[in-house]
Amino acid sequence: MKIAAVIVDVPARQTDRPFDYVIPEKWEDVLQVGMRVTVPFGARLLQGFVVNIKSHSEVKTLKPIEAILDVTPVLNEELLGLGQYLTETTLCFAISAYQAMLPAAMKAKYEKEIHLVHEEDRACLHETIQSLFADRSVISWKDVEHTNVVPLLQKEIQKGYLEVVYRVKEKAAKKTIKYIDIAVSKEQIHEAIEALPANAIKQKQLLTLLLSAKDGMPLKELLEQSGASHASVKALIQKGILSEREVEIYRDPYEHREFVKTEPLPLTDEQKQALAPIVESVRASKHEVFLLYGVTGSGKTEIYMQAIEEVLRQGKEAIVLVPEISLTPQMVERFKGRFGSQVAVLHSGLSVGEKYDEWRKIHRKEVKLVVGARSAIFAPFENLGMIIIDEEHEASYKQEENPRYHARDVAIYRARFHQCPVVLGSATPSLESFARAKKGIYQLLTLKKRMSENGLPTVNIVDMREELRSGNRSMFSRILFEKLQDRLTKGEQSVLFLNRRGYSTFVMCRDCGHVIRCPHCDISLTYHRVQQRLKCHYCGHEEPLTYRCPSCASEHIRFFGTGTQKVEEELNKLLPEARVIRMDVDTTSRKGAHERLLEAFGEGKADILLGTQMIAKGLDFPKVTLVGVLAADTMLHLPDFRSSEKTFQLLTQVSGRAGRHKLPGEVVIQTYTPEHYSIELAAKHDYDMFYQKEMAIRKLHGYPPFYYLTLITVSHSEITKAVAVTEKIAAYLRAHLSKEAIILGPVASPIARLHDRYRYQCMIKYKREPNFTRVLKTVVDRYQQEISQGELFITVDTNPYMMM
DNA sequence: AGCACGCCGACT
DNA sequence: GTCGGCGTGCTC
Repeated sequence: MKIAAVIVDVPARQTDRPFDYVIPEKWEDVLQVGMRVTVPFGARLLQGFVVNIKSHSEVKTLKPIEAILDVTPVLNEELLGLGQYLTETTLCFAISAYQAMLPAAMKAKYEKEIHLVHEEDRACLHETIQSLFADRSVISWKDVEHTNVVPLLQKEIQKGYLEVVYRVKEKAAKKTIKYIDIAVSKEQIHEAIEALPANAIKQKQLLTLLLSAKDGMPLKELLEQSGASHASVKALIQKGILSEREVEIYRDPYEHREFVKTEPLPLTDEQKQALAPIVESVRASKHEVFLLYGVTGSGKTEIYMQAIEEVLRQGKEAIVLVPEISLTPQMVERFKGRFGSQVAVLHSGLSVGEKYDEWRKIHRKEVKLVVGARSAIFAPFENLGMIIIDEEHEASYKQEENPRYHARDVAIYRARFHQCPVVLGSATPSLESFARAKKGIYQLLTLKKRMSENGLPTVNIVDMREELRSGNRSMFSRILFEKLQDRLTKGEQSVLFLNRRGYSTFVMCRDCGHVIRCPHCDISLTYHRVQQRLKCHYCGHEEPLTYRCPSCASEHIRFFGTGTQKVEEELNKLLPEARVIRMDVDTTSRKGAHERLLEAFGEGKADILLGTQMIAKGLDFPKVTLVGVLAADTMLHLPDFRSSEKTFQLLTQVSGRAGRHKLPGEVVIQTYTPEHYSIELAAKHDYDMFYQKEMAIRKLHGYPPFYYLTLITVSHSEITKAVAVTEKIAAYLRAHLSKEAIILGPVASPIARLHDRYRYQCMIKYKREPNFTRVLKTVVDRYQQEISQGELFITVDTNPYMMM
């Protein structure tokens, strides 16, 4: 007897281990490790992953596997091992790790139904139940769950008239189209055409058309070309002359796009020098990590593409990760243009079904290259030749939900397994990566020159305090405004960057100083002018704008701070002739909106592109010669040890948008702290000096890359409970970790209340803790009961990027 | 997670 | 004496 060890789809501590099932004899030769199955679990039916096949089990009574969901394993040995690695390093459940590695479409949906067992018992049912089953023999549990018929149903179930049926369904089906074939021989078709009545013109046309097609035609095409209706086709099928079949197809998100084929560009000497060691490493199947440190516009993408060519020549596959936000058509176009149909694209703009199809192309080895956001790192290639992570420093490579993995760590794990290189590219490498390069753990490759002859744009820093002192109360400094006007007359484009959406940052009463806050979170509400509403950007709470102070009833309610909506309005007032495109979460939430807006800007349909974070990178428009940063210090004062680094990176990235082509670029940075080193050094394009300064500060305060960090956040609806638990956790850690570990806290989280829950945190700084995950697991386990009751939440983030 | 089982209070 | 409330513990 063969037994399968299965990880079931219940993300809970108690079920986070394999459960054994008997493999029915008929499947003994079919079932493999890494396949999905459905298994009975308690009273229910669940999806699960087979992680082991063995011949003996410790458990006496085993249930059999109910169904096999895959023809070939969806997780190979490598990915199963990677899942285990994720479980151990991020402290997540095995099931969460496996699900994160597969497209969402493969996650099961569960349905509970009540079936009428025998039609002849219908009359025996209680009246109310009979009316429920009036015109059917199955009802969905969901429809009755919260009604008062539940006890009645339970009685009928006990009597055996009704039964509960659990069903496991796929989230997204494979897409199919109808295909029409000729079911008989050619001679018979000619006979049939003769035999058709004279008025059956359409049917005759259909048959003639199909005769010219080699093996059938898609129904849709057939109808379009013949002008016939579906009814004519049906009639012919009825007669047995034609036959219909379902053919599986891929949804193609880029169906209607033409990609211009491109050829490798000649490289500069600098590029050649950077490419050579990567190519060498690919050829030698050697695992190495390269840090490609190249200023914005230095031609990193061309190096990636030529390195990929070498990978493909070796018959291997490659993964290219790009930050979600820069997965604009521009990037896709470059890769599709060079590598054509060998590319699969994976990003959040695709539907669940589209992502599933792209994944299947990879799984079936129909593509050789994946360009995608974070989760594309799990692409099921079996012969990886290289992994590229563009904009390596980007925070979006860290997943902020379980499993809280960093794509860079996963990349290195996979590359080590496949003995292939990893290329990390950035104009502003993360301190962690640059430090490793300096230590020689990564190999540093440098590109100092820009491709265009202009060099880097000139940067002006404007002290907004000075502006205010000299009487300018506008959100635009005089110099920025002049330059905007100048571009407008020259017909050149500008990009304005503001790290804040909405209209204003907070709403305050001028009389009593009361600030309107979210009733569920410890955050002030943001005013959205268009909807005339106040919104919480953290929990989504919305309320209508009040004209009276809720505290003192004064009417002197005023808006403070500046958001993108307000800037747009101000631009319309000051530069009415300028055409402005605003890009933020509010204008890009609809599918495809992001692409449409950028396309419009690229076609010159606007003069100014105004936006948040999302316009900071990847954009490459030749006519952009001015970049304005309206408030450079908004990020600087966030409670995050990376705030200087993030500011430096953002300013450098944004500045990089200007003058990438023939026309020289200019940048204006507005700030209230012009003397801050991250702003000063970004203006000078001096990464190396920034690195030195920031490293000194990190060392002084014991932050990465000098220490590892883990953040534990505890939340509870009662503040005392949240504090008490955090305190106990901190005490336990102090007792069980080594003397070198520094445990900070408990302290209130920077967002002290979110969704009506108080949040406390405890930060651990450590260098070498061999028992680290074990200790963390034990401490979280202690609160298992309270967590499962739903009141207490504990999140553990190893290597956090969000301190809030 | 979700379901069964089990132990107490309010009702026919 | 029964129904049904929710707390506890298990699921191969």
